[in-house]
Amino acid sequence: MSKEIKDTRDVILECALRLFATKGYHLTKVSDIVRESGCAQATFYWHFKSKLDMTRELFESGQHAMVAAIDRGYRAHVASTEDMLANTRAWLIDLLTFASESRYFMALLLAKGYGADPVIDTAISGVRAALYESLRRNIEQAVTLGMLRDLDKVDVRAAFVYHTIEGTIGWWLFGHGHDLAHQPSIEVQDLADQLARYEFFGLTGK
Amino acid sequence: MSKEIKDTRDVILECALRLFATKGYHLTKVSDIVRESGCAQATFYWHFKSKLDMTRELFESGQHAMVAAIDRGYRAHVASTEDMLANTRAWLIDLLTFASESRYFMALLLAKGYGADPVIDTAISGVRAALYESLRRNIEQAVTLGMLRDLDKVDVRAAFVYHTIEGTIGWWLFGHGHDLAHQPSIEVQDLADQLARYEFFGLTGK
Amino acid sequence: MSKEIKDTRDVILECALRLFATKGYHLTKVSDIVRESGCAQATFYWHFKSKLDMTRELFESGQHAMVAAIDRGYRAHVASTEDMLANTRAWLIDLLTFASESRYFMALLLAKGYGADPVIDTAISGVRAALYESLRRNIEQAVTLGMLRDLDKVDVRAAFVYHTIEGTIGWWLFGHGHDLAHQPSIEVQDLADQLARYEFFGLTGK
Amino acid sequence: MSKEIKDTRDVILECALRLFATKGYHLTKVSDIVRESGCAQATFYWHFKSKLDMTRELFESGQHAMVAAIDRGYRAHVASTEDMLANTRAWLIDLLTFASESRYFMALLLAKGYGADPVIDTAISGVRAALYESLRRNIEQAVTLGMLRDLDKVDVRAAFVYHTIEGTIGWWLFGHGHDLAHQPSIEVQDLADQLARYEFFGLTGK
DNA sequence: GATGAATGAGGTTTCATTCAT
DNA sequence: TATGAATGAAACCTCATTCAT
Repeated sequence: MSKEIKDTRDVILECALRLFATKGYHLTKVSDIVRESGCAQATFYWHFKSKLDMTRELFESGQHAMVAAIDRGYRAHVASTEDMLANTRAWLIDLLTFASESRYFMALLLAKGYGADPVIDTAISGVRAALYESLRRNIEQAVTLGMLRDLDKVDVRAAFVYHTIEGTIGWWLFGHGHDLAHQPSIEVQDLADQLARYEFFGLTGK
Repeated sequence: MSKEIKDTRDVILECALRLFATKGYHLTKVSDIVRESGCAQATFYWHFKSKLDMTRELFESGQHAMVAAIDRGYRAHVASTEDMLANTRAWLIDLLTFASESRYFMALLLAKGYGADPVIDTAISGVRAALYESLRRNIEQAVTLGMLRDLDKVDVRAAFVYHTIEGTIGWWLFGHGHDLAHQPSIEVQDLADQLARYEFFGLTGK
Repeated sequence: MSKEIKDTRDVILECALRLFATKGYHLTKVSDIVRESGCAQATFYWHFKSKLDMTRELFESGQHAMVAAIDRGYRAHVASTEDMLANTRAWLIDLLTFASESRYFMALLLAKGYGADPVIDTAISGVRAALYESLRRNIEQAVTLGMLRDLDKVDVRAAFVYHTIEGTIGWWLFGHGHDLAHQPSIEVQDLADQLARYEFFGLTGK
Repeated sequence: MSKEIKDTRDVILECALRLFATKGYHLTKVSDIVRESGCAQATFYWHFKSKLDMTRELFESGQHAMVAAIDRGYRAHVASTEDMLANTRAWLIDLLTFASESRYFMALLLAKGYGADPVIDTAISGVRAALYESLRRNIEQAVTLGMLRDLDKVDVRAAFVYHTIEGTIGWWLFGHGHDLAHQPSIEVQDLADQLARYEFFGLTGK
């Protein structure tokens, strides 16, 4: 029942996220946000210290959710290449599911967020770093277990994988052109499957 | 010696590109640009209709150069997997070379440009589409020649490859965090080599 | 006592009208208006969309008042030349009274307004057209009643009368030279009387 | 033969007059004038000290021509009411002919000029005063000759006549609404005839 | 005579933010 | 909690004018 009545603060955050994702930080004015929220401009400043501060808060909650999704999918046990593939696939399903359920946040993270402000840029880099680290550890472990060669190239390889995944998520959700109205045309399972295969075997892979 | 004297127009474009790449479109004021350029604000408006118009011009010339680099590296003859790998490697070398010589433009293209203005967003999407198309045609041809399976998955695969390359270039040039001051630590040839291998054989590849 | 406190919006409109009447639209800067109004420049833009928009509003309210004055004085019954003269005289008294009580608006309407902007020009033409039409109908009626000859020359005659009246009002209020400081030296009744006589009998008239 | 080659100076004056008459002083930028004239902006300032100065010059030459037209039509001998009417008619024919041959100047004088600048306003008032004076002297003479009554009302009567004529010329040339594209629909002789009759006998006149 | 380029001063408008209630 | 009204700072842009050739 408390769910029914949204307090102004949440409405503002919601509208701001949507507008940022649609038009970007700088093209979204505080006046736009309050117009959408149906409250007065002064009310915005009663709830938040500043536009930047509210944006920071927006990112923080998104970041928590995303890091949770990344960690949730992570499974430690690996004994064979098949295991690796299955693990990665499961992990990707969690990540893709989260992404498709957080379109606005992903839009910010993947495209519209950068250039808003040094503070925001740092926040975005933080989220991305978390994703990258997760992948790097995974690969490192596989190398340690003797399932992948070349210990010294782990960073580069992790970068490859990371950008394949990140970029593909953006494309999957928004198409080329970062169009918020775009609708994904591939199922989560299918995409996770193909991505995992590409990660391990490339274009020529089985 | 005539090379020494740069005309104001070019100086403005240069400064603007650098500032945009550093701070982003919205945080770069016309007053910043002219201060750097050493001319009066009115002079800016003698040379360009508006800030947006100048930015459009900036993108157009960058786009021309980049598309030229993409096309230059493209080689048609393919007879074996080895050929494919060699071709891709050569193509990547051209692309990476261009990218490292056009750091500011790449920064705009890969991160700082989005959200500037719908007009600019469209321009960026255009450049990216050119890169994607080039890759897609390449893969399509390989499939036609029987060197890759799965004609129906070409789009998805092209997206994988495209984002691997684009994202990796950004990481190579600017590190995680899109830091303009970052210096690439891998040689062009080496990176091209590894990228090509990853593209065709994935993490497990030879 | 509540009359004492004028809200900012009205103060701005009042100052703007006065300044426009004094210096004209283009030589009156928004900064002049707010200086006189005693508020900040941004306050102006909180109350009005733009300088032009505010001017439009100014004209609209003036127009309403003036049209009301024109209609108020209009009386239908006419049975003799004496009636016509009396009617016209009464109508002129209302009009002249309004004009002398709306000096600033009249200044704009008769001289300072034109050339401000196509939009404003159209508004002015509208007010003038209302005055002209009122006169034309009057004359037309008189012709119909057989009190004036020449049905086909009504437009020209109405134009004569219209410009006699309009021009004379300007001269009466501001002298030759459109001087805002000028003070009318003829009583309303007297002027109305002479004007009406001139209208019907010309210079030679009794 | 010298007529064929217009020197830049005259071209500028011509274009300026046309533009002023069309858009008004303030909405006509120096850049507009030189664009129409086909010369560079600096050329304008080689020929004229300033925009205002050029405008002053424009008015001066127009003023000379107009005053000449006013004086030309003036005839002294008056012996009867018929003479007065004939004289006035002849004078009006000269004036209307001049006006129709100087549309742009008339547009400035009658509507678009006011509010340009105090200096210009004064110039316009000067031209108008010349016209008014001419009329006043005429009436005064008629009164002296016993052809019109009421010596003490000469000023008011002159004002009536003056505004009838001035306003009607504007209406004849440009219609209501000061439209430069408007075409007069009455012949000079016809209008002069009706105007003179109205002046002396009013609406009821023969 | 003429001009491409440049500019100082200032214009309108925007916008994040605060004040008073 | 909430808001109508107000505002300082600064943004983009304009325009009459001048400089150097």
